[in-house]
Amino acid sequence: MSNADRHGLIAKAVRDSGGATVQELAELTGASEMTIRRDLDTLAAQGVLERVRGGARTLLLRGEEPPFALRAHEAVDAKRRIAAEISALVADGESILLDSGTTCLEVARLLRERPVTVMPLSLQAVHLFAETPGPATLVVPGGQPRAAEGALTGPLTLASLAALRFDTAVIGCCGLSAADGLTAYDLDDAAVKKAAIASARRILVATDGGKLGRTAYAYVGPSSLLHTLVTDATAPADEIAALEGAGTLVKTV
Amino acid sequence: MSNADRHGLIAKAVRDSGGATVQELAELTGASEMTIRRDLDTLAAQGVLERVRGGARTLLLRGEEPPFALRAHEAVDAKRRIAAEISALVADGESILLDSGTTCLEVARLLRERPVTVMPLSLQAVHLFAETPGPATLVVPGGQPRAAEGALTGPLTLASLAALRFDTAVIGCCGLSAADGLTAYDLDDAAVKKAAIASARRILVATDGGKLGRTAYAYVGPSSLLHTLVTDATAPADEIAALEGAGTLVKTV
DNA sequence: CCTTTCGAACATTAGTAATGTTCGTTACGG
DNA sequence: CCGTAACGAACATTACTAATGTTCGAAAGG
Repeated sequence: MSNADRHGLIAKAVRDSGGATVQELAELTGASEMTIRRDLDTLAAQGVLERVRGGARTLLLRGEEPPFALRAHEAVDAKRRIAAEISALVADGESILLDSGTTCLEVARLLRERPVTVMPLSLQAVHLFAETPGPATLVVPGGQPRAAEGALTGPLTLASLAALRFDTAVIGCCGLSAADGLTAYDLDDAAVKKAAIASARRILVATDGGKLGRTAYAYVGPSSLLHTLVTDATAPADEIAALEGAGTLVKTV
Repeated sequence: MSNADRHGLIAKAVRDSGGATVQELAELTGASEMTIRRDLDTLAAQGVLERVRGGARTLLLRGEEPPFALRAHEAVDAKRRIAAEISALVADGESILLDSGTTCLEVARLLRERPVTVMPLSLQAVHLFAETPGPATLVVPGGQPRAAEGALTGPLTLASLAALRFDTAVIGCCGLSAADGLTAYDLDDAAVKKAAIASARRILVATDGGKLGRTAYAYVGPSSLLHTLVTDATAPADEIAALEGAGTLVKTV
């Protein structure tokens, strides 16, 4: 069992039952108590759970966004396929604005090998491009990194977006429905997404099916702004139909 | 012998004699020819040297800036001491603009542990802050990363600088003398440094003694703009005296 | 056309990270 | 104030990964 697998198990167990003791988790995972303690420290540092004497407790009593460290390992296959489709929709030479989020990070991995100009809105993606120099040209937006993901937000980000125009924006989302439009968990994020959409000629949305029909609390804009949505087979059919009715081209991979 | 040591040896041998064969380098380092070939590929990718059949050739026939990958391992001790002194000159709570360069990267390492707001002008430093969350607040400037170091340049960087004001700017340099002022190897870099100096109330310069009295080709500004210079004992005494005469406080560590 | 160099593929080694164990210290409950 | 359980530092051990060396067929140069 890999390190990440065990972390996932622990996080799930703690979230499902609201809390767990070190002993229980050691039994569940087959690891020693010491290892569990170290894992709990790591997860607590990532904001996944709260450490208490004898075990750990969930932090997610409110309907919050799950921590990035966890989301990154969920539905990786679907994200890869979605990212591949997005990459296929992009032509060589385009200038591309890349939103934050785990799905967009997969898109970044693919775009590294393409002769395109990319401005990523998360530090994680910036690192990706900076570490492995490829044919792609990197432009870094200003801003203040938010949370573990390094999503860039704030006036500097908005100013960077206002100063540039892109052929294509690849947007991720926390919630999307025909009725409530595109929504995000965070007000600052929503402002950035709004500006991103305004700075690009063509808007692609990349999101797994679980986000469709859901509504987060910060409103970004109506679904009619979105030209193409790439999602996976878990997306509810009625929601897809509604979005297509509103003028968005939907691709399921 | 560590990997980096061997790379240093190879780079030095190639630079000193203008070129070397794989056999010579294998003999010099005690490693196998295959390892040398792999090293040469790596160094060529970093722009340290040029690969030719049978060996490698130096690229530095003109008076260019040595590659970042090499500079990072030179005079590390002096850079650490200079960085420590710079850190001591900074008070908790300040907002700090941090230039690109290897010396400033050492300053970044120390500032991570301090409750300050930092905007680094290189991606390497941005990574440093993003990876290890500490008490420091990170602000990312926009821009296009230049070369291996990730020095941010261009209109987005200048716009980010124009939008903000800092308590202190920590500037690195390629050349500094009382007669020719502060100079850089690259025009874009020089423009960024100029804007950085204009955006801060107090200007600290961190540079090893080897840069004093030297002049690179892109002019940034006169030495009178600089409030404090921190350098090491290898700095020529006459140059220090001249800079002090022009109004700069010089600290030797 | 021959020689030398190159680099892919695998074997081997060195180095590093993860895990487990022990044991003294610390925090909570009575 | 004491006892018990939990904690975490320090070390031993294991597992993994990266680095290096070897071999050999292919490719480049003269």
